[in-house]
Amino acid sequence: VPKETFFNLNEEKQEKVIRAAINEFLNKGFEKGNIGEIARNAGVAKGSMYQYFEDKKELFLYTVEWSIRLLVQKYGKGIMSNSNGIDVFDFYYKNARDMWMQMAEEREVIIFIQDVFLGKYSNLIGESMDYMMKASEEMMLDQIRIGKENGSIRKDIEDKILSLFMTGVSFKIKEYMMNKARSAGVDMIDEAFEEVESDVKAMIELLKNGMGTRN
Amino acid sequence: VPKETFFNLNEEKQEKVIRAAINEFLNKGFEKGNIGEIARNAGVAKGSMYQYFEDKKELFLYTVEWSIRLLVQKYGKGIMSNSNGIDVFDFYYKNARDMWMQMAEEREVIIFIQDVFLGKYSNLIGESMDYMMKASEEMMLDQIRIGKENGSIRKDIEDKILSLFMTGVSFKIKEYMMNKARSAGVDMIDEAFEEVESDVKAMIELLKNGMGTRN
Amino acid sequence: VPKETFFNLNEEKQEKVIRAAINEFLNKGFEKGNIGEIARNAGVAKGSMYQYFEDKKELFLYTVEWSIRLLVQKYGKGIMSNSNGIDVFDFYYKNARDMWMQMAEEREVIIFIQDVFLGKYSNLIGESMDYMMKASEEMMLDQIRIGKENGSIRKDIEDKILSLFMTGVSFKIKEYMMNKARSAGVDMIDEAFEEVESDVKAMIELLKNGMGTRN
Amino acid sequence: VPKETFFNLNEEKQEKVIRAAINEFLNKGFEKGNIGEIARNAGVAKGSMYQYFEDKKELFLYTVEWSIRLLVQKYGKGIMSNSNGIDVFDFYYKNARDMWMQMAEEREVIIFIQDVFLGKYSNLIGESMDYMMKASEEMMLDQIRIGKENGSIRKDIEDKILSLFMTGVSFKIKEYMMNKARSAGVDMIDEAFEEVESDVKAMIELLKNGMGTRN
DNA sequence: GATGAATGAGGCTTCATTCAT
DNA sequence: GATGAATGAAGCCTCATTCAT
Repeated sequence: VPKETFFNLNEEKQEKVIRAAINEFLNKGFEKGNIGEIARNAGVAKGSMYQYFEDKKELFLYTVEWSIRLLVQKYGKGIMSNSNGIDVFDFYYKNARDMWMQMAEEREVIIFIQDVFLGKYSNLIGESMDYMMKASEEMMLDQIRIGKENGSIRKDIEDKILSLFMTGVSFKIKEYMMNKARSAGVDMIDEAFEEVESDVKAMIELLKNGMGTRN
Repeated sequence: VPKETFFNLNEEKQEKVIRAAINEFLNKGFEKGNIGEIARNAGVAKGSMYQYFEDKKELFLYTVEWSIRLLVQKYGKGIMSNSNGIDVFDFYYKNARDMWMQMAEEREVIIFIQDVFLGKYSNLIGESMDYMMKASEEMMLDQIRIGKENGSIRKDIEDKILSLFMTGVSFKIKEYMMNKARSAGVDMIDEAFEEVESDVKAMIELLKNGMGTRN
Repeated sequence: VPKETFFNLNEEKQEKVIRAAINEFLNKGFEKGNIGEIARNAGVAKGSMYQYFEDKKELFLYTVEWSIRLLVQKYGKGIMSNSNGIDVFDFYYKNARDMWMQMAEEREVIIFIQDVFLGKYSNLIGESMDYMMKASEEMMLDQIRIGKENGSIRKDIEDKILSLFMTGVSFKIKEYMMNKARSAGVDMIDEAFEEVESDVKAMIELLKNGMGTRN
Repeated sequence: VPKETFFNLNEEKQEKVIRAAINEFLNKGFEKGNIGEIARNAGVAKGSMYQYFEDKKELFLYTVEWSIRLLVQKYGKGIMSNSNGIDVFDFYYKNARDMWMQMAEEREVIIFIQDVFLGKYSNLIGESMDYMMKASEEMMLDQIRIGKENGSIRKDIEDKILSLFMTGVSFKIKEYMMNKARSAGVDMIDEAFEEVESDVKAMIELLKNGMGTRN
């Protein structure tokens, strides 16, 4: 956890520091990531970074936490609204749309967190990440339970397995969107999603009905 | 590419060097990975490493290449034999079994490559990896084409999307097995697979038939 | 010399600051001694330290001065009372007793000053210490002169040499007591001195009569 | 202990490194002592220092060890030759003469070690110094035992106390000589000793016969 | 070609001191 | 005057790479 001093900064400054860190870690990785550079880009003195964080690792860890919180704040909203009875897959699809929109303004954060979840920093995060993974998995399991209840998900397979499966696919969908987003550049505009839409729809169709032939 | 000098070593020595590198990079990552340590574990002089490779990065890159080649050599065999008419999913399942076996003797290499594919070293590999990704994707597309031909895969969805989907799921399956393998420890014995078997089967069932309810 | 501001503090606070400094310098030395830590332990703001003292060195120097003054105040009393005619060695012995008692309440200060006199901070104190050394030596010379007058000290040897000799021995006696005190711990009680008494007596006997055989 | 690499250097280089370290530590103390500076003065790269020593502390510790060994080699010779029957005090006096001579060429080493023994670096040396202290004390006790045997030292006082006493005085004598040496400058010549001689003699007389009046 | 010592750039971290409130 | 955050110089140490044998 950051030191008191950090939280005494106005939110704007806090954000500037963290975003500078995200940018640095994303581009150079943890080891090569340079505290001095982060400080410079955040417009604070190198020494100040140590007034805010115990050390580089703590800065990194907080950067992850901050990023996730930010994403949950925006992305999470949608999820929460699913406690009702709509079809899980519909929900999923809607979400994809939201995500695409977000990527426009939070590209870096999202990519950064994607790396984190991919295990790119597993040695740093280790156990401390577990609880987040758990939380994320829990969310997924909730989706599945809801789906089973409202009849949109088959009941003959264990939740755990379904969760794994869904995670795998949705991860790929996100990755796919991400790549599109990367190549679309910073100025991904609203309509750009149309290009992705049908592909995502197809993926969800597969998620739902599988790739085998009906017979 | 390594220098002439490296290839002049007898294969045994070459392998020892590379395996030492895999071990080091796997445990410490690229930046923290220590050339001196690799040399020591390989039983060669630190200076020699520079007689074999231009620099650390080249060593790393070759280590990746070597690992993939090794895996393809063993794992690829199975794939090649699929050009016949058996069901893609059956094939996939059989493959999972093989993979489990291999993990016993090539745990490190496999985990290392898993990290590589996960993008843990994306900044190092960058474009240079593309062709491998392509190769891997091509293989997947072959599977899909075969499946479509022999009627085991639905034809109403683009190959590319199917590939993405399949990749996502199979990646998850592998990850799942990997984790089991990790926790099973080094001495994963034959029978240990029984534990994983049913889960994998269920995943493949999902891959094939989806998680939606039939109606 | 400290700034006005420091002397405007009530004595209690002043003492708290200095004792915190003694404790810090004693345990960590000058370089490693941390101003922030001193401030924290004294219950003042780090910035205030610079309102009181020009810099770290001045704080240190004043800490030494303060310590000596404190010791002279308590220890010096005894000395002053010697202007009469009692035997120098008796006096010395009595003093040892007093000193032992004091160590109970001023252990840290005494040990700190011992270090100072041992030259542990010679680079800091340099010349500025000279006058104290002089004072201390002067005191010793007074003793010697008194001793010569009342016939308890031999007259055939220069005062300066006698002073050196006496200093050397008494230093050793103090050190010996100090060590006993250190191992005795904080709660050195009255009676503990009995253990040291005979040894000190023997030392004084040597001081007086030498270690050679009489013939 | 230094690493192999250090001992592989030719003795000349080894000495140059250590003497550079002595000079640095003597003038700046341990904390302020600068590895880079030492390296520069020794004519090696900063990084090399770490090929020779684990860290700054190890360098320091070895510097102490080296210094003591050097001194024992030169100074110790004389001591060893005392196992015969000459008067302890005569011996002591002779030794003082030797020491003076040595100071001409080993001023720095001697002053450095003096600081060490004075406890200037006690926090670094701690226990690790104990054995040297012990050795030094043991030597002193030997002297005393010999003295008691050949009748030059009184037998009614414990060895331990006599040792303390003698140590205190001889330390003062050395210090006195040292100071003379310091002020005499680097070019202390042979004859300069004449000035000190009588004073040392007087000190030894005191050591032997005490400062009390005979009656 | 092999070896392992030499090199020095680079980065994290500490902390005395200054500054703004 | 008090406070505590901001600052940035300084230094230990690591280690990829080069060099000399």
